[in-house]
Parts: sequence; C-alpha cells; structure tokens
Amino acid sequence: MKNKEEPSAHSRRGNPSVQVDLYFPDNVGTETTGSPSRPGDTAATRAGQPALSNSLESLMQHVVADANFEAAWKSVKRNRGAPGPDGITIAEFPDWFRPRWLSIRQQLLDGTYRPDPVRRKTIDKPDGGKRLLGIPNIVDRLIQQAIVQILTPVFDPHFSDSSHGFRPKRSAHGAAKQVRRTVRRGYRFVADFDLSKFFDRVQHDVLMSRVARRVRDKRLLQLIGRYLRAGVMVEGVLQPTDLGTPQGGPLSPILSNILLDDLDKELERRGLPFVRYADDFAVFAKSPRAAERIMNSVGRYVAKKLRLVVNEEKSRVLACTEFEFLGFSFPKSRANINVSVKSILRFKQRVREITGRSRGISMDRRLGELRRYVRGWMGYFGIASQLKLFDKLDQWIRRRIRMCYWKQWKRPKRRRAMLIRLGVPRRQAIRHARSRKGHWRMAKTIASNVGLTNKWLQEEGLLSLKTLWAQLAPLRRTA
DNA sequence: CTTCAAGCAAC
RNA sequence: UUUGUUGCUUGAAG
Ligand SMILES: Nc1ncnc2c1ncn2[C@H]1C[C@H](O)[C@@H](COP(=O)(O)OP(=O)(O)OP(=O)(O)O)O1
Ligand SMILES: [Mg+2]
Repeated sequence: MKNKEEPSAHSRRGNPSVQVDLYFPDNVGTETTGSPSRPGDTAATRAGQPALSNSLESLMQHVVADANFEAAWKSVKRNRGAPGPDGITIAEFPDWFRPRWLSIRQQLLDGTYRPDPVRRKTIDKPDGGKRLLGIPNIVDRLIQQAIVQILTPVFDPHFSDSSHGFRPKRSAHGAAKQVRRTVRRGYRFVADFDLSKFFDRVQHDVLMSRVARRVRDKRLLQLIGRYLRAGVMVEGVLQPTDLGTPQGGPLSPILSNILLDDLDKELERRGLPFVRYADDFAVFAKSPRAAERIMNSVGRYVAKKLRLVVNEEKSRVLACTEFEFLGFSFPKSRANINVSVKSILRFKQRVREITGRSRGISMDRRLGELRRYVRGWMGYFGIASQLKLFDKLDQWIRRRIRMCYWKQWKRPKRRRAMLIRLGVPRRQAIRHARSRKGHWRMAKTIASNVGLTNKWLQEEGLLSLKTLWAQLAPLRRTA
C-alpha cells in the first residue's frame, strides 16, 4: 500500500492528504541499522470492527504498530489539548518525538517504559464542586491513545447493551431512548445511582484484575499499571497516585467501562433492567419497594465487589416522572423525552450571557455567537418532543434581542450603522440617525427594523428554534 | 466514506 | 487558561 516514492518531509503541493508529519516508516531508518517495521503487523490493526488477527499475548506489538501510532497521533492532535508537565505543545511535539520514537517503542516492547506523572489542574464543575484533572504529557496521551485503539476491539464487543458512556457508536441519546423504552414497559420507579469521585476512587488492583481477564500480554498490563501509578505534579511537587485513574487520560474512560462491566453483568444476571452512562446509572423497578431494595443491594455490591463509593446525595429512589438523566426527563408514560428543568435554566442563563453583556463586541458578533450556540444546543436537545417549549424559548430570545437593540439605539452613531446593516438606504439612515424627532417616530422605525432583523435572523439560520427542531426530525425517530 | 474548521451535549 | 472519551450540529475541501 505504501511506497517510498516521496521521502521528503516537505508538504509538496498536490497530495496533502498523504502527508504524515509525525513518523515516516520508510525514511526514519537513517539512524538505525535494520528495518524497524515488520511487514506483517503494520496493516493488521484497525480501530474499528475487524477483530485483531491474533493472540492476546502479543497485544503490545499491535500497540506499537506504525499504523496504530499514526491513528493515535491524529486523534491526539485533533483535540489540540494543552501540554502536560513537560510543556511540550502539540505544535512542537512532532520534532520532539521523531528522534525518540524508536527508543520509546523499544522501551514499550521491553517493558521498560516509565510514564511521566500528570499535571494537576483544578476546574469548576457545574454543580459547584471541583474537578481534579490529570493532564498527561503529549507523548503519554499518544501512547495511551494507541493502547485504547487496541483495547477497544478487545473489550467493547463484550460490553453490555445497557452501557452507553464513553463507547463508540453509543450516545447519551441512545441511553435516554432506552430509559424511555424501559419506562414504557411498565417500570415506573428507578433507583438512580451516581458514584462519588468515580475516576479518582478507582482501585488499581480491582481494575487490573478485570483488565487481565482479556489482556494476557504482561508488558501491556505492566504499562497500564504504571500509568495508574504514574503520580501527579501538584504545583511542582510529585505526589503518588495509589488510587484513581486520571481525569484527562485517554485510557481512563475505557478502563472505567472495563471496571464497571462486572456491575453490568451482575445486573443482567439478576434480570434487572438498567441503563448506565459512565458512573451514572439507573436500575428500574415496578414498585417503590423493589426500587428501594435494589438501591440497597446494588449499593452493597458496588462497595464490596468494586470497592467504589456511591454518592449518597445524587443517588436515590424516584418515580420515573421525577427522574432526570443526561439532561432529559421522562414525563408520564408516553413516548416523550423532555428537556430537564436544569438544562432549560442553563440554556437561558447562557443566552443571557451572550446577549446581555454590555461592553465588548458588537451586536453582529453577539448574534453570530448566539446562533451557533443555539444550533449546537438544539443538536443535542432536539431529540426532545417539546415544540411548545422551543416556541416559548424562541419568543423569549427574540424579546431579548429586541431589548439589546433598544439599548444600542440610544447611541446615534450605532443607530446609523445599524440601519444601514438592516438594509435601510444609506442617506435615509444618516438622516434618521441625526433626527431629533419625536419618540413615536423612532419607535415606529425600530419596530420595522425589528421586523427586518427577525427576517435577517431567519435567513441567516439563527433562529426559529422551531425550524431547527423540525429539521432534526430523524433524531426523534424510534424514540 | 474520509479529512479539516467552528460549536453543542453527556460523563 | 481546561484534560479526556463518546455522540451530534453547521460550514469548507475531497
Ligand atoms: N470534563 C471531564 N474531563 C475528564 N473526565 C471527566 C469529565 N467529566 C467527567 N469525567 C469523568 C471523570 C469522572 O470521575 C466521571 C464521572 O463524572 P461525574 O459524576 O460528573 O464526577 P465525579 O464522579 O468525578 O464526581 P462526583 O462525586 O461529583 O460525582 O466522568
Ligand atoms: Mg460521579
């Protein structure tokens, strides 16, 4: 497939799609003696459906395969994430990595590679708490991603159909739809669970025993263990990590699913309907008593077998009508999915921020920002079947925009620019902007311009939440 | 179907 | 500045 007709690293015009800026299998050998790449394994690995061709004890060779690392680098690069403790950025990484690749790969194969600690960054959670991120160096994000691409086809096919978080071809929408189907089957009570500080509290020995069930390559197991114990730099001081998997490591999400896979299997064994999204899972029952019993027994299972902590504040037994999950709620017993109250409040708050900030950028940019926010938001919540709600929010946003224009209107200079942009002939606009006529006239003009504005917004595709909603009809199929 | 850019959401 | 997985929306280039 690959031929070595073009050894140059320069991006020649014509074939930018073939350009590879990280690693060149055919010309990297300038500093080595032998040919580094084996012919058999380069094309063997692919992240998708086709199963790994062979044995579990040689998984590390699949990890370090050229094609796998290429794909891993594209993934890491795509995120454009901030650097880890070593300060190497995405832009400078290829030059840093190229001379070290052969050495690193050999260390990975020898089982002598030692990951660097991660960088601690504390960010705010929506609920007011703090989230402790662990940001690995780029090189470790690359290696972890390369591992993920091998572990995914090994583990993911065996995961439960009720597990939806962090998995390819699964989504929060799919989870919400499954909740909807389960409730409609008559399960109108739910034991809602959330785990406390989930990633931070992962027990290494429990996790590693689960990983070892399908990974027999000792080098790979050892490497994963070393990633868990790599430590964390907190303001320049190295702290050990004898607990937890870093929030920010590419490997962590699939590890968390491998850990909780036993929970899924246990719930399936008990014949309990459930839906899980990461550490947020709901077990369904037909009576409050049964849900209460499930809450207790599953809580015990999680504590005893997985040695994880159930978040008592976020976990409780609910009627399905008061159950909020993944930003949705599930009214009555119909086939509807609604936007949760919290999500509506967040939406309105965000719109207020965009439209309401007085100083800064002008109206045009704010509307552009608002437009793409509303579009993206609708892309997620458009699964909901609340035409009335979206119409209400639509009117509410228009009212806010009108208010913004009123404020702008008080400044004559902006008044003129606005009129011109809205399509009023230039001379007329200038004349009007200078006029000191009565308030009624101004109001009349504003009213007509608001009409123009609304028209413009629709033509630009900003609003009419209803139109956006209508276009997302396929999203709501089979809901 | 793939790649890139802007963004939204869940965790 | 804020990392990661996954899904999606719009636009551009194939
Ligand atoms: N922005 C993020 N970046 C990386 N990992 C995340 C992020 N958000 C969530 N996660 C992962 C790590 C979390 O442990 C896990 C579950 O999320 P979440 O329940 O919101 O927080 P938490 O379980 O760590 O704390 P809490 O005790 O408040 O529930 O999902
Ligand atoms: Mg949690």
